Amino acid sequence: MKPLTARQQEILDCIRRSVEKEGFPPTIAEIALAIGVSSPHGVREQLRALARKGAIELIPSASRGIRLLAKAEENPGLPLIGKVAAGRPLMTDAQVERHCRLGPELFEHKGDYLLRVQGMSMRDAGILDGDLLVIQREQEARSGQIVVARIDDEVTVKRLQLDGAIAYLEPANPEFSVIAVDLGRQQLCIEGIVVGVIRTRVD
Amino acid sequence: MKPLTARQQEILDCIRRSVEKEGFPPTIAEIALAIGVSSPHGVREQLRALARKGAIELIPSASRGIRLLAKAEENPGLPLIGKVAAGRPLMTDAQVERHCRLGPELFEHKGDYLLRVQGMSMRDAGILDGDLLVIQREQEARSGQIVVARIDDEVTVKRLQLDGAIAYLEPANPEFSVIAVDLGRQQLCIEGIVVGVIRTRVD
DNA sequence: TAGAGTACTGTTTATAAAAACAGTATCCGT
DNA sequence: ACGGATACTGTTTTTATAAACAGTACTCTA
Repeated sequence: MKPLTARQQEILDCIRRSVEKEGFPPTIAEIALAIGVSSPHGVREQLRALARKGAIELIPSASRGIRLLAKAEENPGLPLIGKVAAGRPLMTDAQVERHCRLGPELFEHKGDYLLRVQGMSMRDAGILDGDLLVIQREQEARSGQIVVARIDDEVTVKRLQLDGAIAYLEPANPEFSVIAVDLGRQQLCIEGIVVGVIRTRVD
Repeated sequence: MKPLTARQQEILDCIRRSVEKEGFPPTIAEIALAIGVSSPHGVREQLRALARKGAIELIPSASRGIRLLAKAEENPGLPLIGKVAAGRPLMTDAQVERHCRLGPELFEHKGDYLLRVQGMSMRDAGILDGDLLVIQREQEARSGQIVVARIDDEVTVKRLQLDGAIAYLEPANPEFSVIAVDLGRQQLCIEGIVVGVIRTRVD
C-alpha cells in the first residue's frame, strides 16, 4: 500500500476509532468535526485518496459507506525464535520465525517469547529436542530455575544453581556436563526464565 | 438477557452479517429487504424490542445507528479437562475446567481438547505430572502413538503398541508396568491421540 | 513551469434513511 | 376477555448524509 500522509493517517485513525467505539463508521461530516475541518468536501477528497491507496473502500450512495480494508492488525502473539545465531542478541527481527497466539491465561507466569530447544540436554526435566520454551525476559534468576543464559555469545538453556560467586548451569541429562561460571571473571548474562514448555509434535 | 423470538434472532443475525461483511450495520430498510418485510416500521419495532432486551443499542437520529452489544462470542479455544471422572465420557460440560485459546498454527496436528496429566507414568516421554496434553479426537491409533485410552471406565495416557489381537499400553517410566489388553475379550476404547504437550509451570 | 496530488472553505442539491402516523392481526398470560 | 407484546402493511414527514459545484492555496515531481 502506498504511504499515507499525516492527514490521511489521522482520518484513518478517526474512522477506526469510530468503528471500534460506536460500532459503525463515521459520516463525512463527523470526520470533519473530529479532525477540525469545517467543510465536508475536503474530507471527501481525502477519503477518495485513501480509497485510491487501498486503505478503505467507499460504497457510493450509502450512508457511512466506508469500509476499512487493512483492519487494525490483531495481537500477533509471541515471537518464536527458531535458531539462536551466535553473537547476536535474541529477539532481532531476523531470528523471529513467526508469531504464535497463546492464551496468556494458560501459563502461570507471563511469557515474552518462545524459543525452540536444540538438543537433549534438559531431557530429564521433560524438555526435549524441538520443544518450544515459553520465556519470560528477566535479567536475574533464582537458584533452581531453568534459565536462558548467554556465556561468551553462546546461548544455552540450563538449570541455574548459585553458590556464592560461582554459578552452575546444570543440564538435566547425565550425558552432559555442568558448566561452572566464575562470576568474578566471566560474565553470565541471563536472558530469561523458562515459564512453560510446548511440544508441537509427539512421536 | 431475555430470550429472543425467532424473528428477532433473524434480524440480529442479519445485522451481524452486515457488520461482518460490509463493515457497518444495515439501515432499517435494508433489514426489511433482507428478511422479506415490505415496511420499515415493522422492523423498527423489532429493533426497539431488541434494544429493550439488551441485544443492541439504538443511536437516535443516526443512520445505521445500531450498535451490537452482545457481540458474536469469539472463539473460546479448546476445552481443558482437568480431572477425568471415572465412568463418565470425556468432554461433558462438568469436566471442562475452562477454555484456552491456542494458535492452531502452532501444532502439527489439530487438537480438539486439552487434558491435564496426573502422575509420572509418561515421564521419559517428556510428559510430567500436571502437563496439559493436546488431544486430537480419534477412534483409532497406530502403533507407537501416545494415546488417551479407556479400559473399564479408567482413562489413561500411554504409548500404544499393537501386536495382533493384543494391544499393549506402555508407560514411559520403568516404575510403571505395561497394560496388555486382549482385544477379543476386553474392550479398548481410544479417546484420542496426543498431538502436543503444554507445561504451564516449570520448577 | 506545468500538472498532479494534497488540503482545504463554503454552498447547494439530491437522496438516503430515521421517525412518526394510522392502521390490522395474532398470540400469551392473567 | 382484556392488556400487552409481537408482528406486521402502507404512507408521510423530517432530517441526516452523500455528492456536486465553485473556488483557493500549497507542495511536490517531471
